[in-house]
Order: sequence, then C-alpha cells, then structure tokens
Amino acid sequence: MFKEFKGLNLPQIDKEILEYWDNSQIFQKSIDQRDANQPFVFYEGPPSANGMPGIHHVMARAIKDIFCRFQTMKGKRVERKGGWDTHGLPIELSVEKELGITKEDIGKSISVEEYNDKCRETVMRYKDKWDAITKQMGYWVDLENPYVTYTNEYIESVWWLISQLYQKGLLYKGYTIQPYSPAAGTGLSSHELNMPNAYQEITDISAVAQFKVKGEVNTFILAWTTTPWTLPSNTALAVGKDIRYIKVHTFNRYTKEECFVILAKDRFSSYFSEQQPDLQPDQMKAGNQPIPYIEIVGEYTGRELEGIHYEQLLSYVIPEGKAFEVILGDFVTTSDGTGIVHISPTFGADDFKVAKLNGIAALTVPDVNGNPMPLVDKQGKFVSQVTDFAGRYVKDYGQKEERSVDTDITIKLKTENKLFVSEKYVHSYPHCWRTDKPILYYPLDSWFIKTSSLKERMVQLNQTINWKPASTGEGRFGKWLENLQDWNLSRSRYWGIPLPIWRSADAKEEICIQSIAQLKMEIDRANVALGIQQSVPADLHRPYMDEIILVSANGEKLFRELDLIDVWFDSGAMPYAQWHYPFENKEKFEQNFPADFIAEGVDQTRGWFYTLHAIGVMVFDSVAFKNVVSNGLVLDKNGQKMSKRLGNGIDPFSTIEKYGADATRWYMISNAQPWDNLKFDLSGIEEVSRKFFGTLYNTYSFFALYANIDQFKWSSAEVPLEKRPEIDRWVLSELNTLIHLVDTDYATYEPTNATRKIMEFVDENLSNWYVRLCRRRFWKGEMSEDKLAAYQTLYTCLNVVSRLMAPVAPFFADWLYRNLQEGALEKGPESIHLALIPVSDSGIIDHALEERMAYAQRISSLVLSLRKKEKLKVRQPLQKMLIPILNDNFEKQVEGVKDLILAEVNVKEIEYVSGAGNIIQKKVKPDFKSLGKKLGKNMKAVADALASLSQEEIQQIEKSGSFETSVSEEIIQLTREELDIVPVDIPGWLVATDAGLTVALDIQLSDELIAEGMARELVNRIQNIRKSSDFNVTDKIAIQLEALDFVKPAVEKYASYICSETLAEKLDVVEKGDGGEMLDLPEGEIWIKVTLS
RNA sequence: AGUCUCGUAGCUCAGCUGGUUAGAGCACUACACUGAUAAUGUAGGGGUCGGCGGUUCGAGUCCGCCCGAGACUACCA
Repeated sequence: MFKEFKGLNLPQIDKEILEYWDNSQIFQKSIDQRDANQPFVFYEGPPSANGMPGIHHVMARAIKDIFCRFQTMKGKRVERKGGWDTHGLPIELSVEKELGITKEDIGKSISVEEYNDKCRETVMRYKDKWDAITKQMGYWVDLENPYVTYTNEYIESVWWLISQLYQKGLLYKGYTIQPYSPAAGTGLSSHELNMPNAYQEITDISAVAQFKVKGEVNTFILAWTTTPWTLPSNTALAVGKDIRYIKVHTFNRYTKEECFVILAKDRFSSYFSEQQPDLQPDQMKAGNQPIPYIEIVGEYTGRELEGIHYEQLLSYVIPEGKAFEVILGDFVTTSDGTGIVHISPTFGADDFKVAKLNGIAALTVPDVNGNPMPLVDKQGKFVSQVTDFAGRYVKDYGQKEERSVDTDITIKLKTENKLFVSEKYVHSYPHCWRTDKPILYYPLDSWFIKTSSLKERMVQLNQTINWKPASTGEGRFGKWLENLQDWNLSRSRYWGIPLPIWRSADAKEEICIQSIAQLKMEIDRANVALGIQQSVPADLHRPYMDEIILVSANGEKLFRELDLIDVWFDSGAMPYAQWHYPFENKEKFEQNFPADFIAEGVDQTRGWFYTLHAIGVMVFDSVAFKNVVSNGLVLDKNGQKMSKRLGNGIDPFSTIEKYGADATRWYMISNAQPWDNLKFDLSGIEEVSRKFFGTLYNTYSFFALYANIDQFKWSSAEVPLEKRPEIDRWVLSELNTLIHLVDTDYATYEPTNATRKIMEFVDENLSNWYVRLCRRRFWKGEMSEDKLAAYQTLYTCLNVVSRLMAPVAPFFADWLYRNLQEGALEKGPESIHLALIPVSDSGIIDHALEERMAYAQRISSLVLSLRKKEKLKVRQPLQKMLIPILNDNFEKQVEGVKDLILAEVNVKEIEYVSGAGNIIQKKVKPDFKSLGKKLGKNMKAVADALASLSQEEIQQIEKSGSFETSVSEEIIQLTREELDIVPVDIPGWLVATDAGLTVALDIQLSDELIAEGMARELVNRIQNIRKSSDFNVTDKIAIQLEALDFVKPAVEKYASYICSETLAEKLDVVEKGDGGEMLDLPEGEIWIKVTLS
C-alpha cells in the first residue's frame, strides 16, 4: 500500500525524515557507499560561532549542500569536513565589549592569559545554535570531526606554511603607512575603518603651496594639499608623466610679488580668470575669486618636469638623502588640485611608495632610542624640532586652541610668499570608531608577504577557475589580482596565531619556526646556551609564545616578533591545516587538493577566496579550488540590508519551523540566481510551498488513492513504450528531456535553472496536462494494459522528479521517494540520497511528439477561449472545428493528437482546410532573420509591400513559390522559404488566432448534441451527489430520475453512458417520489434520488 | 573615488548569438470547472524594458554618457 495523507505538512516531513536520517546514519552511508577513488572535493569555509546564524547563512549553505548532494547522486564520494573560524578581531572586540575594557587594558588590568581564555570561551558561544540550524536546514556537513583554527595542530600547519613562504623569500618586515588612531594609541585595521560612521564629513583647510624652483627667478610649482600639517614633511612633488603643465605669469595675491607658477593645463581654469596683459600687483585680492593673470609663458609634459629641484618649503628638519625633486607618480590626476601632488613619505601610502621607488628620503627625526620617527609623534603632536608648532596636535583631538595647526601653517606660508591659495575644504575622513577622533596615516612596522611578486601566476591560475558568476572571477577578483599589493600579515592583537619568527634585538638575525618539533629543538638549544629552563608551551598562543627566548647560531638572543598572523591566513590555510598537513594525513591531503567546489558569499571575494588562492599559488603553485559559486546578499523584501538596527532580519529558525526547510531552500534557489541579491519575502516561500510542493503532493495523493484502489504494485513487467498511449509517451519524452536539462544545470552550477525547469514540468506537464487528461484512465474500469501503463508512467514521473529535486529539497524528495518505494518493482536504496540521479534516455525523447502535444495544448486553449466567448460550456458537445493547414507536416502532427484535442474541448470532429483555397485569409511577413542581411536598407520597404498584399496576391505567391517587388528601381526576388505565411481568419466562422495557429468553431447545436450535453450535465450532478453523500469512489448506486421532457432524449440515448460514468447499476425514469433532492439544470428543476445499491 | 553586479507589469523574475504584437508566476477582476478540490481552466486590466544619445534596415538585447540600488576595495594630494 502507498501511504495516504490528510494534507501536506512540510515541517512534519522535515522532522520525520531527520529522525530517519539520524537513526539510519544516512549521511554517513552516503559517503561510505561511494567509491573512495571517485572523490568530489568540497571545502567548507569556516563560519565563526561567535555570532548567531542568520538567514543568509541558510542561503550560502543551501548552495553548498545542493552541489554536494548532486555529486553524491552522480556516484561521487563527497566528504564534507566542517570547520570553525575561531580567531580574529570580531571575537576580540566582542570580548572587550563584554568585559568593558579596551585594547590598552590587556596586559594591565587583565592578563593576556585571562583575556585569551575568555576569547577561547566566547568563540564557540553559539555553536549549539549553529549545529541546530545546520541540522534543521538539512545541510550535510561533518560536525563530528571539524577543524578548529585555534588548536595546536592547526597552528602548527599554519606555521609550516609561513615557513615555506619564509624560505621562498616571500616574507619581509617593512614599514608602511597604516591607519592609526592617536587618540586610542593603536593601529586600525581596514575592517575597523569600514565600520558604520567611520567616515565623517569634516572641514579642513586646503592649501595650494608654492614650491620655489631652484635656479630660476620667482618660479614656483603649485601643489595642493588638504593636510597642510604634512607640508613640513614634504620631500618631493609628483607629476603625471603624460599630463600637460603650463607656466603662468601673475602675482601672488597675498604678497603682491610677481611670480611664475606651474600647474596642470586642465586645472588652469579652476584657478584663473581672464587674461590681463597689463595686470598690476595692487589689483590682486586675497579672496577666493578667480585670479587674473598676465600671460601663459610655457607648456611642458610631466616627463619634462621630472628631475627639477626645488627649495624646501619649511625647513625645520633637513632630510638625509635625495629630496626636493619632481618625480613621476601614476596616481596623479587632474580631477582635483593643481595636478601636482605634494609628497610626504611619512604620512601617505602613495607618497611612501612613490618615494621609495624614486629613492626619495623621508623626513624623520631620531626618537629616544635613536630610531627614526616622523615629525608627528604617536599622540598626534608635532615633535620639538618643528619649532613653531612643537607639541601641537595636527588634528582635532579635543584640544582647546584658537586656530588649528593647519590654519597657522597657512598663515605662515602666506607671509613667506609660499602660499598661492587656501580655502575651506569639506571631505569625508576616516575616524576611529572607538574614540570618534580622526585617524592619521602613520608609518608602522609590519610583516608582509610579497604577494605582488607572484601576481602574474595568480592571475594566470585564476583564469583556470570556473567562477559563478564569471564576472566575479574576471572583474572583481581578476582586477583585484592585477593590482595586487603585498599582504600585510601583522596584527598587533592577542587572540590569534602567533607569528613564528624570532629576531635578535638588532634585527640582524632571525629564525622562522616551521614545526613544534623544530621549536622544541631550538628551545633545547637555547636552554643549554642560556642556562635556563624553557619548554614548548601546552598552548601555542600568546602570552606563552612571547616568553620563549631562542638563540641564534652566533649565540645572540632571539625574541619573538610580537605580531599575530592575519586571521584571513587561518582560513586560507584550511586545505592544509584541516588535515594537519604535512605532519599527518599526507595522502588524505593529496587526495583532497585542490577542491572541486567551494561556495561563499561575494563578500568573501577578497577574503577567503583570495587567501585560499594566494596560499595555494604561493606554496603549491596550484589553484586551491576549481569551481566557485559566490552568492549575493540576502536582503529584506524591500531590498534593504537586513540589520539588527532596522529589525528587518529574518529568523532562520522560525522560518524553517513554519515553512519547512525544503520550501525555504527551494524558494531561495528558484527565486533568483544565487549570485544576484535575494529580496527575501516570506510570501514567496508560501507561494513555492503551495504552487510547487502542494501540486506535487496532490499528484502523489492522486496516484496513491487510485493505486491503492487498484492494488497497483509495480510487480508486473513494464508496459513497452510502443504499447503506451501517445500521452504517456509524451510525458515520458518530456521527462527525459527534463532529466537531461536538469543534470546539465546542476553540473554547471546553475541550480536556479534546474529548479525552475522542475517546477515547470511538475506544474504544466505533469499536473495540469498529464494527470488532468488521464484522470479517467485511473478511475475507469478494471486493471487493463492501458491502466497499467498510466500507473507506471505516473509512477516513473514521480520517482524521477523526486530524484531530480533531491539536491535542493532533500526532505520532501526523500519522503516522496520512500513512499513510492512501497510499490517499487525493485527496491532501491533506502534513501534517495543513496540513489543515483536518473540518466536521460534519448531513445524516449521524441521531439515530434513534444511538438505535437504543444499543438494540442495551443489548439485546445484556442477552442476553450472561443467557447468562453460564446458562453458554451465544455460539457456541451459541439460538432466540429476547422483548422487551416499550411503544410502536410502540420496536418500529420495535429492528426496524431486529434483524440486528445477532441476530448479536451468536447468537439466531435476536426476538419482541415487546406491552404490552397480561398476560405482562409492569410497574412505574409518576411522572415526578418534570414532576409535582414540580404535586403539591408530595403527591408522595411519590402515588409510594407508584403503587408499590403491582397488575398489573391498571397495565393499567387503560394502557387508560384516566389515573390517579386521593386524598391527604388531595384528588383527584389524572394522565395517562398523567405516568407512567413500565416492564417488570420476564416470569414463567416468563429475564429481564434495565436501566433500562426488558427482555429474555427462550429457552434450549431443539433438535438442530438443537446441530448448528449444533457447527459453530461446529469453525470456531473450525480457525481456531485455522490460526493456530497460521502459515497466511496467505488460504491455502486441506483438512480431515480423524474420523467421530464427535457431529460428524456438524454436518458434514452445515453443511459449506459450515464450509468458507467456514475457507477450506477440502475437508472429509472419515474414519477417524482419521496426523498431525493431537486436538481437545478439549465432547462429547469428536476427531482432525483440517488441511493446505494 | 575605483572595480563589479543589478535596474523589464503593483510584486518576484524569464527574455539565447540584435529580427518586428516584450513573456511567466503571484496579486487583482470576471466567468467556468468540480471523482487531485484550501486544487484547476479561460478571459481581462496593467509596460515610453531606469534616462539620454549612438551604431543598425531593425535595439529590452550592442556601444557611450548619466541616474538609482547594492557589494567590495580605498588616506587619491
């Protein structure tokens, strides 16, 4: 027996199937039963259990799950090791917040040890929630043996990778300009800079300074800056090599001194007004209005200006080395300022780079230890050497002062004939999220990986990766690789993997540790050399690692570099570290590298996707993954980002509990392509669950109901295809076409297309056409070959659909599959997830048949619309319909589905009208696609000519097979194949037309037709009575019907029809009696009595 | 600021390499059907395909600019 149900309850199905999976170890079996030599390698990007799982995690994980399940069903062994990302700033920040401390307190009011213990404890806070959502949504991943990034094994593997980079010479320590918060006394990560409200509008003084060219009289180069406080640190000026510059003769508006100033030609009009050849100094005004000038005296390219020396603008400190030269910078533009950029290597990232490239010195002073430091200290104050402004803050840190340093500097420049223009400038500037004070860009020491040196190889290997969507790989990721900067590995934090590098105090000697064994050896050596007792700590985190002192070959003490490794390196190391490679599992690793497939959100493009790729290329010269799906964001239904603040988040738990995991997953996948953002709307889930799951459930219920009545079991042999009726062969053809398409979609990572095609098949083909048209085959009569064919066909469809949908809707698919197993010919695997995806049999696909059926559907639809227009019920039979045919093939095709059409629209016969006669009115259109090239400009004229042809002329074309016209004296010959002749009307008939298909309907009613209509009407009413009387569909009945004239012809002629339709054993026409009920028929009321016999 | 994605009916989305009446589902309205029935069918309204320009005989589709939404990367002086 097939199980029958009272209604569809998806959450209930989830529960039952989950329990079943658990009890029967289905997930484990789905791996174990597959050939270990047929692996499909998947990497799980580790989530952080520090936060609650959200609905977007369900999205990302659904995608992962779909392809892993699909590949399992393709026979692949898909191991899925789970993982947890346990380090990183978000965790530290949340701990700080909870403890009510800041970074500066760590090591003071709380020991590093206590702090890290707290982090370790916090990081798995929501693990049980994550486990729960993983299970409830049906995401299969191995949570029993996950990799955890804070374990010693994981750390050891990371060290090994770092040491590999070190040995390849890819690791270096350098200083770069980084965001730094003087107020908080700490460097900031870019993550912190991207926090909400980090960028704030502030008003600064911008200044165009005059840099005096050496060896020329009164000639100045103009450079614009929004940070006048960096001017004392200026050591170079950058120009664009192809930008054109001009020299302008004018006067300084503050000092009235004559001057020649150089700036970009494109920027000229932003500063200067009209030419005044006889301009006098006292005409100059010190406002912001445009500046008059005398004349333009020269023009140069940037390249020509290169190498010009100029005098130091503010000489508080004299640099050591090359300085005060014009250099080329590719970042220079003419969209702002003067097209000439003031360079202060200590306070700008671009400045630093370009200065380094050109050998330009930075302006520094010695600090207390004699090491160079910039002219601004770490509190954000000028050092004493900048005498005029010593001790003053360069930005607004809440100090009380009359004027800002920037203002005072511009005043000083003004009086010294060094300022060309100054004005207020409003721009957005990054602020420290904690102190709300502006940050500085400040030189800080860091360890870097020289990723830039492997840029080409990374780009090259990236081209072999299949990105979904491709644009992310080429654009967002590819472009990013092309502009790759060195990877700043250092984090001056506490909870993370310590950098395994020890250095001597003078930085001359260093060692990079690659394993615990090596560490032990070095410790032992150091112990002997120093006569102390140290050992490898049980925990490889700070502070324990910091305490270890090693010894160099020369006997120098080596101290650990205090930095941690960027957490992104942790996750990028997972292909190796998850197996504790190379210390264990060498084979396992080799089998599982690179991954066949990974998937995460687009936000990981420069995160995990990048670090995986970078480490793979740098250490193994290989891609780390072959296929990658990057999904978009999950937004609320209005397209807003979900956030706690707006309260528009969707709780994944309650959603799944209410609608079931399958409907939720199906909705997310089918509604939009994964890489497009999803506007998440709960009503969309409802729609999917009604329209798709409801329909499929109904189809199964229908099948189960009748299969049980007929005791159908697929025990007998299959009815051969050629013995099945047209409609069976059709639906099986469509089914096999579907298999092929869906298989391809899954294989090419197009899950949305797969689900849409499955939905369309279930809705349109299976439910609304096959089942609807075949209903009576299931309920009529005893078991016959035709009936058996119907059962087998429907069974096959349901069975195949369950497999095709299994990757996306794992619960419902397994439920359906297992229900169907009750009547299987051969018992399949116990779960659908142990089964294989069906294989499309091209021998069953019959395109002509599919085309035929499409005609049947369209013709039926036309006839029904005509009936509708004339208010003729489908129950009322009609004599005939007319179909104009324009070629033999069409007639043959329609003839093949004639019975279906006639039954569907309740018409007795089809008459074909050949195109030759003049009954049909036609229209001619050119075949634009093929004629476009041939006709070109004349296309339109020809189309117009064809549109104005008379019926006779069209017939002439059909007869002769060609058409000739002239356009502007040019003769144009067209063949029949280049023209599209379609019927549009049959005068005198009731006609409907749709895209070249025309149907005419005869609506004359004979007495006979009326009688038959009445018979059907009666059948319909009697069925209703059966139903309202709660009779079983198999109960036999007896009917008494009042002898009224309008039913007599129907009963006389169609008694046996009525009886067989309604399972009546007796139909008596009698006088009105007791009981029974009154029927309301179009012709009047009639008494009827229906009883069980 | 740069890079990328997206913008088609009230809503969610199709629309392949350009081809002449721009489609589907939902929602709405009306009618029908009634042995799948909290289903189903038919019909209707609803679109300057974000805007402007260009290429072309022909543009939702190709190109340029702009506007809007979003993501990522960013001290452009």
